[in-house]
Amino acid sequence: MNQPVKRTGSTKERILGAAEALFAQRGFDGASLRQLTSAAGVNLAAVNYHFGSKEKLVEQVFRRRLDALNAQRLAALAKVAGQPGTRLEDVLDAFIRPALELSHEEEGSLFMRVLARAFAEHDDSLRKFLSENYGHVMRQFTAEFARLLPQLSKEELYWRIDLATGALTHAMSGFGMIQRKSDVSERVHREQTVQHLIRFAAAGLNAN
Amino acid sequence: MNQPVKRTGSTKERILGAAEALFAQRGFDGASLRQLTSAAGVNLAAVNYHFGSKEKLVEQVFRRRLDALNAQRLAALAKVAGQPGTRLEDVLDAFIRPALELSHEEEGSLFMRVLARAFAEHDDSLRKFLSENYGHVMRQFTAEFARLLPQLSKEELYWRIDLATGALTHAMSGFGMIQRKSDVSERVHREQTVQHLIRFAAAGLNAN
DNA sequence: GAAGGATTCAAACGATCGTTTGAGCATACG
DNA sequence: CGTATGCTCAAACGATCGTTTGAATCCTTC
Repeated sequence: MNQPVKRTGSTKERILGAAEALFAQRGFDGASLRQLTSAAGVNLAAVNYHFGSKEKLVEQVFRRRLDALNAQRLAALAKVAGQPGTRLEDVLDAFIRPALELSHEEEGSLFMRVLARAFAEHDDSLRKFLSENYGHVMRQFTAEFARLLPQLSKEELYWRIDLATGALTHAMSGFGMIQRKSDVSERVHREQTVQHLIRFAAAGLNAN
Repeated sequence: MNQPVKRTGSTKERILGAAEALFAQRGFDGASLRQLTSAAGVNLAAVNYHFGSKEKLVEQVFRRRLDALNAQRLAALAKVAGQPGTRLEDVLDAFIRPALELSHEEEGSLFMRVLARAFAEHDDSLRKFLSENYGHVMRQFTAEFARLLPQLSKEELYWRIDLATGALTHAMSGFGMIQRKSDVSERVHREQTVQHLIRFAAAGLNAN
């Protein structure tokens, strides 16, 4: 089922929107520039004019979402970090909720699938781009997890964070067996997802 | 870094081995039949002769590993299912260990990446194939989890199993931040992975 | 050796791909 | 109006793709 692509806005924005939708559905290789430009209602050469290459377009698709997402994550983390009453669940909430809100937004709903594909594809240049531009966010969350879980060795901590983020990526990508029920609103489904994820991840991180 | 591909064995086996390696590295679309047949040392037309099409080749790559993997899973489950002393960790072990052993075998080491890609790609025909041929295994494990976690609603149970399998897929795909240290043997690393996974998943499944 | 079936081979097909190119159009400014 | 800049367009390029084809080779059996 094809996600409808907005045909208003600047050419550049239309391309980014179509790219996001088609990359989510078909992957980076699977979505051709002809499909994408057709969906956006622009000419094929517009991609190279505005973005230089398909590869650069892929990076811009990420940049336009991750800049805002990670800013929100860091802002939420700043509210709870280092506080004496902070619980693990609060830090997890700061990490998970911005992503879930993005994931369930009308226009951002496919982005987490794009992100999941980025991880699954093991594309070295893409991972380098993500690591260089957003790795500092993960390091800040890791430091706060370490503060709240002093009983864990560094190695155990990394293991658990890795598994928790794996579960998070999986949940957000929409690939699992959980689908929103038709009698449940988008907002309620998102809240349920947040709670399930936080409960699962907090227990897993705290396991002894 | 390219995984070396065996050049002995029947043409068919060589193609399957090369396919597994290149699908893991480049994805289903990203790995062309020319790359694959070149790596296997066979002629391009051999794929269509032996498998009919690239799509059918993909299915056979899965079938040759999943038949054995799921048989092992069911055998391990049969040893613990329904027993009065069975713990959650035992069922998780039955689910996880065969996959980890496959994941760390010399020849099967890339298969879990192939499987992770299958999930990430959200390819409907592939998911249908996996669901039709191997869905019964998951249902049997779910029934045993339900027996051991009677306090959970059906919905909560599905949520947690989904998250746990997401974490498992992530760990086995080798995409996360955890790499084997050079002073740790393959066998020890595998055992560590099993233990980390079981501890994390059991705690997450049991969360209250 | 001959026959039949299985397998391999190189060439070719039609299709698709990302990128490039130069002409044409639109807008803003003097 | 002329000029400069930005943007759009269709055609073309070189490359790659999965699939097909018919000839050649290999293997087995009689």
